[in-house]
Amino acid sequence: MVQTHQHFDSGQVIFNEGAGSSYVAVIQSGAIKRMRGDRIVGLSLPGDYIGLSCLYSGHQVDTAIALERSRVCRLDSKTALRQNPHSAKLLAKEMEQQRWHLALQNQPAMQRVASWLVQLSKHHQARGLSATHIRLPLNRTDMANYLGLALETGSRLISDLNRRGIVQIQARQLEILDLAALAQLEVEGQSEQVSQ
Amino acid sequence: MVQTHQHFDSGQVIFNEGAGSSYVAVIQSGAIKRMRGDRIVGLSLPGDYIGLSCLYSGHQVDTAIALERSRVCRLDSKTALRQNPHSAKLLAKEMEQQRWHLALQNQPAMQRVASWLVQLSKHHQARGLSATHIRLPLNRTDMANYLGLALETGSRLISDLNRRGIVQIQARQLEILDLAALAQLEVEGQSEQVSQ
DNA sequence: CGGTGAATTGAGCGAGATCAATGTATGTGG
DNA sequence: CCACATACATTGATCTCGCTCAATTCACCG
Repeated sequence: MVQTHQHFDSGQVIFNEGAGSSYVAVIQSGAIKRMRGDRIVGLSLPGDYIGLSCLYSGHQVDTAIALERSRVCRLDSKTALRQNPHSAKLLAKEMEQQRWHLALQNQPAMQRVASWLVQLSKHHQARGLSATHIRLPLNRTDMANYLGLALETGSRLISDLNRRGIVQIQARQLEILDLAALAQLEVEGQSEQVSQ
Repeated sequence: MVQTHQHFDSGQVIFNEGAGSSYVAVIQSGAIKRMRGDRIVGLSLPGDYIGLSCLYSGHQVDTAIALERSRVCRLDSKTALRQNPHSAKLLAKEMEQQRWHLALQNQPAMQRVASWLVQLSKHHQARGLSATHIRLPLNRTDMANYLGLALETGSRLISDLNRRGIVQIQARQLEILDLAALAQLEVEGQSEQVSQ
């Protein structure tokens, strides 16, 4: 299977929603957001595949945009990939992500933030990186968009976690200090309890 | 390919989330809700397929429950189905539904209701049934669950549409009087404007 | 009839959105 | 080196939509 490497600068479009041409790729570095209309529906990090939808629907169902300078490895032979038994696994993983994202949408704001941070931590760990020191791939506007919140709400909750000593955050640089507390918030989700 | 017909009574579980055994079927009559945890994540009507997830992930990702007495046609040969080029189309349709459902979750309540009714209407029409006279497959509790609303909110909005003469509804029996207005609400979504 | 479950309707509250101001970090040119 | 511009982030104040709690009302059945 032919493989070609490509670079994309921050903000560059990799492919557009509805594009007929097949474009499947693995991300090697950087970060990519997947948009549907003006909504961010997915976040793809190194190791993730993008463009899988063209394997079953013949076109892209979202627009992929680089969030920072990114390197991807494009897989040119669509048929070879489709016949690969591994592709079912990739599809399953993508759908699992979609369901997770859907499930987020009707949870309280704090749970969404906590869930996302926990998931980011797991993704880092799975790739052999630090589970606690993470550079957020999204700015506040995109983060809020992704989580379905107002950007101010997202910012406030991040600040709140900071104040409580659960994370240490400065702009995009995150350090998780108390992963257990974060995991707790993921299911209990109480926001800033003003203890009297 | 072996095909067997089966009946399920209202409330009966067709298969469970996580079930390893392959169960793919076409719905011939009735209506089926697909649940993930206590959340309704999909609604399947005659002509729709259920259980497709086992084709790519090897197990069911949701629980299917009959909403009324339903007849399904089970497709026994997983491999035959997977090799069928048609299966990619089915998958694409299912994912399209999922994306639609996700997009709903961060729209105002009225838009969700309007979108759902329009979609129901289209589904009926596509099957050669009346686009205006529809028996809702869900009760208020399930409808609200599906749309991510409190049941009272759903009920109020339905009543509101009634009052405005856009639909005529009595419990589960719906008649769409002004589809254009409904389609308008789907994008503009203004609720009960108290004109002073 | 009364009984049971579903649907409607009302009143009040609160999480989160919106509007608006301020703070902070990177520039860029004089 | 400092004024200025730009983009991003934080914080505060207020408002609103939709949730919760609660009371009827309705429909169907024994």
